[in-house]
Amino acid sequence: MSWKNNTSITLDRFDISILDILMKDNMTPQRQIAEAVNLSAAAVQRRIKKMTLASVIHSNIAIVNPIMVGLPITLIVEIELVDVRNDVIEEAKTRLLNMPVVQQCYYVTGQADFFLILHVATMADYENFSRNLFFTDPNVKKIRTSVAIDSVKVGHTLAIK
Amino acid sequence: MSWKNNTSITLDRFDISILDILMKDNMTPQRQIAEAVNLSAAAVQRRIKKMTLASVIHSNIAIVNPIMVGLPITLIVEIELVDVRNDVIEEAKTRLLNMPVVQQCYYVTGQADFFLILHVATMADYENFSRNLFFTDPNVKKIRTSVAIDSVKVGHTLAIK
DNA sequence: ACTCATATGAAACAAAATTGCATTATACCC
DNA sequence: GGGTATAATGCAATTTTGTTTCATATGAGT
Repeated sequence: MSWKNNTSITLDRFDISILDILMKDNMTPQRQIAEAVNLSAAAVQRRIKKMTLASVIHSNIAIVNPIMVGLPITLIVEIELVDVRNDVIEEAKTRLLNMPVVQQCYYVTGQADFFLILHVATMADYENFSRNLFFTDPNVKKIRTSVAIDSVKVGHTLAIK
Repeated sequence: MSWKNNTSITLDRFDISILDILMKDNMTPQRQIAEAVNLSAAAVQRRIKKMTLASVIHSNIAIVNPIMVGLPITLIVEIELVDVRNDVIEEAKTRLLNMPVVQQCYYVTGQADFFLILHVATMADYENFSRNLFFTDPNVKKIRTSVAIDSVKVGHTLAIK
């Protein structure tokens, strides 16, 4: 992912109202959105198109319940590296990015270098992952794992403005 | 959120293929999905409906680029509590859940008790948040903050099966 | 006042989702 | 095997939704 600001665009209150709706449910008919924000359906549609082109709207997706698809375990993993030279970091990023169990990956300041959020079927799967991490990368100094007992909130509704 | 397993449902290869597509782009026309998985559009539509009712599909949403809406700072926050009695935890969950800056919140095992992911406009906003946290809750022992330099991956595509 | 650029609503149009219906496949029971 | 119930399917009609067209309105700059 790696959020980028490609385009310049200013959002007015209409745009924000539209986004507020779409961030909760993008299957809402444009006519219904139009009614909610006091615009015509055509205007709503143009604004959505514009925001999509400007990559304000990054994508439109279905959120799947991990428990219902056999991935009941959520893990938060902190990774500390030995060497933090730029090229080494970039290499690590690429590798983590391409691991399917890695749902989210943040490169951060602070004690740790990376934060990961994983979804796995079993603890054995996690063991495979972490073992693989250590084996393939001698640069991994330390990893610290937390098991999520409760995913209290997994939101995608940004509080705009 | 707090993922739940309400219903029992078994997913076959068709369902998983459909999910794989919808997790990437839920605006994909059913006809196109149908073609990709070798079913009729009607069949695809019924399967999607079924999975939605069974809450395999939790929701359908637009993913908004936080940078483009003035929330360029991503933070990872670990919270450690003094008292971890059940009712205290539940209270903390409720409060965190209702904070708009809190995008994700996990109650975890390990050193920390909670992991949060926040999106804020400025560091001042974060200061407000953390100050508010300490003031309103004497049960917060310690918080540790990491600033995301790069959101390497913010995925929602689960690796099913 | 004129022009350019931009945004709008209403309506026509195109495309998509949804439903009804007949058919097929599978499992289970006598 | 014959019968029956259940569930899933494709096709086609229908309905809903998204998209485009067009005429009009607004505002900034000249």
